Amino acid sequence: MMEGRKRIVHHHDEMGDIKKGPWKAEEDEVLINHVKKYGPRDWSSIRSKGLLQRTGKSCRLRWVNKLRPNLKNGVKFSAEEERTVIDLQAQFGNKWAKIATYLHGRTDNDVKNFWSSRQKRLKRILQSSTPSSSKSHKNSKEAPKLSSSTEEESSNIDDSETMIKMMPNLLSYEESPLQLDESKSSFSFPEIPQLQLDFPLESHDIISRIGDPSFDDVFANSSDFGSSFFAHERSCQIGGKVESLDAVTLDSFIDDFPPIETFDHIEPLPSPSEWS
DNA sequence: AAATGACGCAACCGCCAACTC
DNA sequence: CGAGTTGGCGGTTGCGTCATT
Repeated sequence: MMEGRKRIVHHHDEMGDIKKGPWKAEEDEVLINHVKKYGPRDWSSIRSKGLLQRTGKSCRLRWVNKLRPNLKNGVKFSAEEERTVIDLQAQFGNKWAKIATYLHGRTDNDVKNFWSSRQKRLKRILQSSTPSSSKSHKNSKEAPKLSSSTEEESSNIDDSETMIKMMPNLLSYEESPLQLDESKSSFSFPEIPQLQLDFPLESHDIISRIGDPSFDDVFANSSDFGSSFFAHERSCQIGGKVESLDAVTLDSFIDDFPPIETFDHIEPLPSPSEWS
């Protein structure tokens, strides 16, 4: 596979005292405090003030992907979310940030990771099931051969679509299209800004750890990012459930699906141990 | 029981558009 | 207006963990 070189960087990197690698809880706390005071901006000032030895980019990324309130961290994509991503990817291509805009509590990184996992899985299955390479049985050692980027994007999509029609439950680890637990729409309007705020679902562990009960408070002091945005978001969700947008495509998608049992052997269900 | 592979995910990188001075 | 800086984005990587052989 691609385990070529192990780049042992992490922890810190002597060049310029820039710290890299996993974030510590204390660093998170510093970052969160900065956002509380100044809002989610001026990322590079965090370093210039000596608060953290992280680059502005790194700080922003950490906030956007992990520390922001109302992220669905550690929660698997629901079947509806999966279908949303698949459908929107077909519409927009790999515009992960744009797609994430339609999914509350999901970041572009989440969407990107979801998609690339899915692509790998589909590719692998394609390889082990295509007549030419299947060799009678799933010897699965079939060198996954990740196409290095530049490969045909459109044909990737086509492959995926084909696979979807052939093997619908590849779409999801968790459930059949029949049990859509989330009947409440998770769509929002396409033009809303990057940050996605949702109803309180589960308080983020980091936030709750440092004893910050009020998410609104996080933004209270940031002018262009404050409660008006919250209000806008909520009204969009409460008042304007956007159901029409993808309903047709998704429905026709689902309607095309053969019985899911057909491919049950391919897609293992997640072990309950994973649910924590 | 150990080795290998698959998977999920956090975080990095480079590119470049938007912004600032 | 132009050069420099910031930060948004997509692609990629490396690692930990779980599953399979």
